Amino acid sequence: MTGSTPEGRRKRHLPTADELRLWRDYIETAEILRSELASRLQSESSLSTGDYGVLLALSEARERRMRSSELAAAIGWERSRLSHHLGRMERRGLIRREECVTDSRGAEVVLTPTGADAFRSASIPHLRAIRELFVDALTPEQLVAAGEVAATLRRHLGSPSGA
Amino acid sequence: MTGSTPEGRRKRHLPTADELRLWRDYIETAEILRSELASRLQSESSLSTGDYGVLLALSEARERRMRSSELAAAIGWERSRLSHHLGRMERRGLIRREECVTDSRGAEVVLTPTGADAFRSASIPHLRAIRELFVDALTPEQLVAAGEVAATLRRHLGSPSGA
DNA sequence: GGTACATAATTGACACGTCAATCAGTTGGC
DNA sequence: GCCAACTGATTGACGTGTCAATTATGTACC
Repeated sequence: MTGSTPEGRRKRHLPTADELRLWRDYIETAEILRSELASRLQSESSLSTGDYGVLLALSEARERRMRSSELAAAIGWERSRLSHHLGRMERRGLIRREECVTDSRGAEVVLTPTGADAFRSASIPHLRAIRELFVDALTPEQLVAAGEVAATLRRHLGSPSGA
Repeated sequence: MTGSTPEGRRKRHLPTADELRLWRDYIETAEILRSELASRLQSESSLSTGDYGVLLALSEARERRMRSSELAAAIGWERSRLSHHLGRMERRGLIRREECVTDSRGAEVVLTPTGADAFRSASIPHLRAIRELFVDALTPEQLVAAGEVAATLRRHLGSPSGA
């Protein structure tokens, strides 16, 4: 759209104004969506999306308990982040930490009844919100396209990159 | 893709497993990208993306100064968020706050030479990173598709929604 | 001109994230 | 058995974000 020597800048140059606008649209839209979902979840359930992710992983775990590092891997968080977050969740009674029998360095994170209840009542409204704000907003073709874009971007991130 | 009674669930139901996966891909990819860009900017320039946005807006402003609330509107931040952020940036000498002549409630935010330098040297590498991680990763068609997805999602967010 | 209301901006409290440092316990080599 | 290196997890410091309350002006209306 910007035109101007489309071959003159193959790689090695800066994004055009149009490209930059697309980038901003992309990243800001995702951010708005994230924040809208978070705020609905918060007001409906007093849970953050972080809480939700932790509770979801624990709900699906055998005996509703997991080693702390397993949990971190499952939800893709750094250990330190999880540790801080679990501290806050423990204060609110959503989870409990127990010493690990097989490795006394380790900790096991256990879902409490309170936590299980909170997750149960948050779950349906949260999924509905995802459907309403994301899935229902897009045509099936757009959904597929969004998936391909995401997959392509991730593939590109993982590779050594053309730098 | 999941198939199974495509008409049986028009609205009012929960996302399918496939739809949920698409949602997660979408939101997590954006998050990874955001965080990669932020970390590059940080290590190359000691600026956060927040700093960058503020400096960009000020760079483009007449006399490199703006009323605080104008600035907030320009970058789409809440006033309180900006206030906290400006406090941190002022401590680092990137901006300065001056009293406003025409309205003594107001504050004017001024770009310092230090801030201008920081922005100048951050700018090119940052734009290059955007090109490398986002623009160059996608085909032109995918870029357009990403733009349409973003626009559609925002339009949907703005409307009273089908709830 | 004074009271009521709106507006500009800041503040405090607290949740969240990252990084570097720390602590405790395990493991491998000798 | 013992020391070094590794690993699981926590901690502290600090930047970032949100919400509610506050401070200080401006403005309108009587």
